[in-house]
Amino acid sequence: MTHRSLTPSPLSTAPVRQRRKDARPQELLDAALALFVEKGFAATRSEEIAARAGVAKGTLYRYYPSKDELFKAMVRENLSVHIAESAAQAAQYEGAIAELLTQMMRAWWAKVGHGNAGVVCTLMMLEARHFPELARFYVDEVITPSKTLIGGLVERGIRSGEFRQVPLEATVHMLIAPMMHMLLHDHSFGDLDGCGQTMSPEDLLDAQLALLLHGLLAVPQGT
Amino acid sequence: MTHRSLTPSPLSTAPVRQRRKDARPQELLDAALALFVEKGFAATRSEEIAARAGVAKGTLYRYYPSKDELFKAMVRENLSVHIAESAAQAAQYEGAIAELLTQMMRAWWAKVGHGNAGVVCTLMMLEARHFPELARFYVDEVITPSKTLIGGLVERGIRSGEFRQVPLEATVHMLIAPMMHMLLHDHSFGDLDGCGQTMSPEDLLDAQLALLLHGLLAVPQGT
Amino acid sequence: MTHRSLTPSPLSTAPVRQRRKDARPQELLDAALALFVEKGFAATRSEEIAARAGVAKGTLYRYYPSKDELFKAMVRENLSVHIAESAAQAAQYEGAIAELLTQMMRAWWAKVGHGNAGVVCTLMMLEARHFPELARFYVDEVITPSKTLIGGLVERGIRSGEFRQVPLEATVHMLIAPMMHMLLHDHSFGDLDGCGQTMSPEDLLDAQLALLLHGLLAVPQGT
Amino acid sequence: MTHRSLTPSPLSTAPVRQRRKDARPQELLDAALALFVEKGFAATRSEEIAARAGVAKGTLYRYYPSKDELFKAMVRENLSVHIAESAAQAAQYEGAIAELLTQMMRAWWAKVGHGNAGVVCTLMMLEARHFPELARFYVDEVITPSKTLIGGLVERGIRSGEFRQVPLEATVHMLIAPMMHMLLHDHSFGDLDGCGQTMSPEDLLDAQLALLLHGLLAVPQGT
DNA sequence: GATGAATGAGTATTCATTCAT
DNA sequence: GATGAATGAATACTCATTCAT
Repeated sequence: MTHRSLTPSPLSTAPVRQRRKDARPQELLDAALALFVEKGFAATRSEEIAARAGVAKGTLYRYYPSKDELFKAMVRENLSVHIAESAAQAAQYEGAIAELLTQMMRAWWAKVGHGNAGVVCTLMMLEARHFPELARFYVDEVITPSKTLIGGLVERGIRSGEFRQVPLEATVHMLIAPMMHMLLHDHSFGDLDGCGQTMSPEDLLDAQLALLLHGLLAVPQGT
Repeated sequence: MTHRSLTPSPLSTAPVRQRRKDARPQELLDAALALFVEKGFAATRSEEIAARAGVAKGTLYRYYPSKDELFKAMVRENLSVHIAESAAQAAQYEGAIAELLTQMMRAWWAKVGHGNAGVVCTLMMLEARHFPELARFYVDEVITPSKTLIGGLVERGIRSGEFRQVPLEATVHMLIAPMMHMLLHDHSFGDLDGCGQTMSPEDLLDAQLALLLHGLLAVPQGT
Repeated sequence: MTHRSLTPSPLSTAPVRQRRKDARPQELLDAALALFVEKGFAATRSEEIAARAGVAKGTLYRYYPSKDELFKAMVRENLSVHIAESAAQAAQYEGAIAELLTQMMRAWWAKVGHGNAGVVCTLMMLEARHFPELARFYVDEVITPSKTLIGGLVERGIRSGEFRQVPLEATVHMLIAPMMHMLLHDHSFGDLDGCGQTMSPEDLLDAQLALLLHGLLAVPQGT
Repeated sequence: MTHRSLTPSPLSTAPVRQRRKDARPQELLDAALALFVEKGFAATRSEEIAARAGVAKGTLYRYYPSKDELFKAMVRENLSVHIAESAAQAAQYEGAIAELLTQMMRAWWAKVGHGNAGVVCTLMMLEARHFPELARFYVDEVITPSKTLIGGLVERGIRSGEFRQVPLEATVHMLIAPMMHMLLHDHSFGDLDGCGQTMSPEDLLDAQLALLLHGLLAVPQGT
């Protein structure tokens, strides 16, 4: 195990076809995500997905046995990353809870709001009723852990005297809803004129959080 | 039960058939709304809508030229009521802004959260990308007026010194997002176990609002 | 029940569309039978069936929910007649068993060999493995009753001393097999040159039966 | 288990791969036969055949250019053996025709009824219309020779005075039909309960033959 | 007007066949 | 030669929409 120089570098030796084959699932998933976001699940034809991934109709079915399964795979794939990172975040942060929450929200938005995870959350909300099984998974793996994580932080803040004696559930909702709403609003109406916020999402989020924290803190800071 | 009078029931002046005919559009719209909520637009077959409204497939097309138009009509119909009432509310309320906002939110939820308007808002978010024209209408007639209305109230509160010098846009978002999020979340995951809030929507809303107002008020009340 | 003159003659009053609608199932069944015989079940496209019945693809599915169900319906439809008549035959015949058997076979061939029932029997043999459920039905409703009927007659012949003490099962087989074989052989190879019998099916059947009866009779007649 | 010799197993002189390669065609043909019998030609996927033969999908096409050709090859292969042996049998048997026929039938059933040839005959009947060219071959190489052979024997029996003056064609039919019918019937309905004969096929065949011969013999033996 | 039979464009999915590796 | 990834023609089935009754 000391050296593996006998194994040729996979980058150079793998035949083109093999390399493409390995990349296929991700390419299909990406194509699917883009089109599901663009047109919705029902209105996206499986052939379109294949075409966007640069393959023929039949090829898609070599990797995913149905459009439904493709959707599920896409959600799982794009969510699993998010889930793992979320779990990591819970442990690694330290310091004042207000600061912690602000940083977490900013970090989440930076990663999720821009990347795939955000769109996947949006899609999940949109299509949850068609995929109850997947919705269950999403609730168990994403929603509940997130609430637990945030709820735990709020509780810590209350116990440490940093926060007022606020109702937990409502507070958690108030921390989550603004971001989710921005995501959904942007998905549904973002393309229309006159809907864009004058502030950037990041600034808006900061301001919203500041507002809420002002209501949370036992000793409000600043004005 | 001995004999059936040949004359129509004394309750009606118009013949039964006429009465039903006049009610048709609304019955179709109601049926459509229920099914669109239940299964989504794409997954709802027009025959189902007709059946639920108690008419034949062809009859639906006498009233609405296509499934798309039916959807649009349904949204407009259910929204127009809401819009008119919302506008009225803006003028009729008086007193402290914090109180006013609380009452408005409660009233909105009582009317919208439970009734048709709420699910129509949900449907609008879900299907907005399929109906850009309708989305435009919704933005112009519902979202923008609502923001203007709430924004105006917040501004009034700031000017009167009741509220701190808070950023307007972010505050409006914070007032709207929790309710919308509750609506969407309930639609998408409400049927799953372990997703229900422990608090009633009304209490949750109250708590959320209290939290936010605490952050808004120049001189916080209570704790 | 004495007279029904108040009911208008259905022939004259039913609208054309209605009349056609009533005839559709049979038209589709006939078209299906012809094509299944011609090309086999798997090789027959449902659109072809519809076309031959003079309707569009979708119309077929108004009457039969799938190609499989269409096949089943076709078998049942064409067999039920046969079954009923077979049952009737069992009771109505009288006289010497040898004579009776001869007449029954001739009658069966006249009706079945030429008409739909014969081809349906052939199709049943060909496709039985794809339709186990239907095969079960066929065995229970056609094969077993036929064997019971014929077996009963042979038994009667033995008891009355008309026939020798022959083994029942083998004798029944010998009475059935020639006809079935002719049917199948004709279906599979009838279109090829050099396969046609020099005798007519009727004469061939007569000769075969005579041969067998000669072996059955305790006191053979003629040479 | 301590070490694996680098040299090939002493049992083989040719390398394992070579041995397998030479056996491929037969393995593919066997796999095809089994699956065609099991599920029919149309319902059998070429990949299944390859898998059952232990090779990859593409490999099948190195040996047979299409599924159709594979079917034809399979039939020809399994029939050619039968044809040669049948011809041989005709010449080698001697003695009383009745005895000869009995022995031939028994031999045919022993070889054909159990082995591949029998199911191939069944498949031929099932798929004849899809493979007219093959049907032609089958008629010319199997059916006609068989009829000629049997017909010749019957004729011999008549000329020698062993048999009555029976009609040739009908008699040949009566000798062939029972066996063919047993084959077909077993293929189509054999898996269903209540369809199995109480007698073994061999006994049934014997009894049928005895019955027929009793009708054929100028001087019946036994009862 | 109301009906529901008829239509046929549209789509997911399968599978024989090819061919780069 | 062997492989199995890729292909795309073929096909069962759906459902919005029409229109004769």
